[in-house]
This record gives sequence, structure tokens and C-alpha cells, in this order.
Amino acid sequence: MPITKVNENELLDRLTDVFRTYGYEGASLSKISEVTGLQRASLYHRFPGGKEDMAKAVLERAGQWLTGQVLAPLSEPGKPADRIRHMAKELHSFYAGGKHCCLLDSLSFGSDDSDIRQHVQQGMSEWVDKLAKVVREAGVSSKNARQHAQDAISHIQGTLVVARVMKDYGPFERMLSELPTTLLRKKS
Amino acid sequence: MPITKVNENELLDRLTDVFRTYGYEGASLSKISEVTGLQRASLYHRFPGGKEDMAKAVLERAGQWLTGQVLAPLSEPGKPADRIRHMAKELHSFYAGGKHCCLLDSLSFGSDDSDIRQHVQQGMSEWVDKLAKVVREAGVSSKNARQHAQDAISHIQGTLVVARVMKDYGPFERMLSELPTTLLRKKS
DNA sequence: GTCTATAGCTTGATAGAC
DNA sequence: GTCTATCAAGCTATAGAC
Repeated sequence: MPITKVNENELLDRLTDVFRTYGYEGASLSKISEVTGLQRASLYHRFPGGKEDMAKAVLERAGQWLTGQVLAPLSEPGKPADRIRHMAKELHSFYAGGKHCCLLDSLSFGSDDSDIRQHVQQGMSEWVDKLAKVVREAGVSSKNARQHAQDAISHIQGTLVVARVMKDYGPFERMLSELPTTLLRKKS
Repeated sequence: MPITKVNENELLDRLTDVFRTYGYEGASLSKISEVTGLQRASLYHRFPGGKEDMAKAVLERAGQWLTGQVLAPLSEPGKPADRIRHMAKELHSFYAGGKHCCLLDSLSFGSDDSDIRQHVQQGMSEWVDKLAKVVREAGVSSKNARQHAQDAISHIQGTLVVARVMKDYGPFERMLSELPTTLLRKKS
């Protein structure tokens, strides 16, 4: 008999799935309970702050994943273009080829000053900063680097929206393959 | 004393606002009632199908707006680049400079086979088709035209996500100003 | 750590007066 | 066409046994 019915990682996997599919309001405790196989009270034992705690934990782990898996290749040795291609490959698996949508999108609706919204904003902000840093190191001017990073993240988000709505994963794939070019372009 | 407390247009304006801000699940009847100034029962008098009817009406009108105001300039006489610039101007006002997010995003969460989701998909599908048609007429190959249309709509959606999350409207503005170039590029 | 049971509120929707 | 009043079902959250 295991100490826990579902281990931490698997639990967070399933929570992530519910939140990104249904959004914060749409992710009811009934759905969460069903998907995780844990009863309401068990969920509250693990996340005393309730649904909000769950969403924050999910965001937290996604951020760590992004930093550790997706952005890590950007800091390794090698030609900038190669490193970005490596990142594109990691992004492809992170978003399951476009079939998984982004938590930064699904959790960014609702009241403007909610706690979750602030976490989402911080997450995207870090993403932009880290990406811009690498682009700058590849020789792009500071202002252009930040814009390229913003544009790349915009395009990632947009192709994921199109993928979700149209079930067409072409734009996402195309965007990834063009990332090295668009990110490292010298002139805007 | 007016026959109706709120006229059709204004009512749909406010409904649009609630749905795009909070998403479908987040747009509770309490919020809707508060924002529109109508009680639940009055809303059900106007929309017998309830919340789903409201969302469909909102989507319907947004689609008409897109066709009539945003895409119309694409069919007028003039150089293709000029027509696209005109469209960009209309898009700018349609999305309030990036401050309004897109219903196709906010209403595309939740169960995969919901009625609303199908309406959303149809809306985006029409948008892609109409945009691709004009790009094709401007001399871009059929396959490239469709890809450019998809990419443009992806980038619109993405910059709107970034705008919502970061409250940074730069990427949206930049994307609009680059639309003529990106849409009419001959090679992908 | 997980469960059953339940409190208390909010939800979407309806009935019927004016 | 709008309202007040109400319903059953859903929601988040908690208490307490094992």
C-alpha cells in the first residue's frame, strides 16, 4: 500500500490537464476529483488553499519545466541557431505538438486583479526576459532582442490558439521551424 | 418609457464584454445581470436558450462585424498593400488597440464537442478562408496564401494573449504594422 | 492520507404578477 | 418586457471517522 494514492508528479500532471483544458472557472472540483481519482477532502489535504493553491502549484511546475527543459538549451555551448533549434524541439514536446494549450492563456481570463493572473503575468514576464537575454547574446541589439522575444512568444501563443480552435497543428509546426530565423533576424 | 430597457445593440455590446473578459464558464448570470442591468428573467425573455443563446448571439454579431468592417476593405479597389493597411486599421479599432481580447480565444475552452466550440471553429474557419482568398488574388500562390492567412491570424491571436497577460500592447501594434509585408510575402 | 457526509452558498433556469 | 420569488442542481469548502 503506497503512502499516497497518487504521487505528486502524476497528480500535478492531471491537474495541469484539467486547468489547461477547461480554464480556471471551468475546472470544477468535481472534474478535478474525477480526473485525479481523489475525493474533495483529499485534495484539500494536499492543497489547503483549495483550487487556487492547485492552480498556483500547476503554474509553478510549468514554469520550472520551461526553465529547465525548454530554456536550458539556450544556455548551452554551440551556435545560436542550433541552440534555438534545440529549444524548438523541447517546445514541441512541451506542448505535445500543439495539442496541449498554454496555461498562460487558459488561466489568464477573469478578474483583472486576481492572484492567479499575477502569477500568470510573472510567468510570461520571466519567459520573455530569459529568451531576450539569449537573443541579445547572439548579437542582436538590446531593443530588437526584446521585441523578437515578445514576437516569438506571441506567435507561440497564437499558433496554440489556432491549434485548439481549428485542430490544425500546421501553423504551430511551421512557427517552430522558423524560430531560428525570426528570433535571430538582425533588423526588425 | 422605452419599449425595451436596453436596446439590442447595447445589450450585445455588454454581453460581448462579459464573455470576452471572463470566458464562458466565468461569465455567470449574476455578472451578466449586473453588467446589463437586466434581471435573470428578462435575459431569458430575450434569449430563451439561456447563456448558450447569449454566447451564440455575441459570436454571430462579432462575425458580422468582422466580415463587414474588417474584411470589407480587402475587397475594395486599390493596391493590395493599401487594402491590407486599411484592414489593419479596422482590426486596431475592432480589438481596441489590443485591450479587447478575442472571443475566439475566450470561448474556446471547455469540452471539446460543445456547441459553442463548433461556432467558434466555424468563425475562425471563415476568417482564414476570406483572408486567404484576398492574398491569393494579390498574386500569392494558393498554398502560400492559406499559410500566410493562418500565420497572420495566429499572430493576431498571440499578440492579443500577450496584451491580456502583460498589458503590453506593443506586440499587437507591431504586428499590425507588419501585416502588409508578412501577408503578401511571395516565398514562405 | 483518504474517506463519507454535509454545510452553505452560487449557479442556471422557471413561474407568475404587473 | 421587466420584475420578484423560487427551484433544483451545482459549486467550494469543512468536519470528523478510519
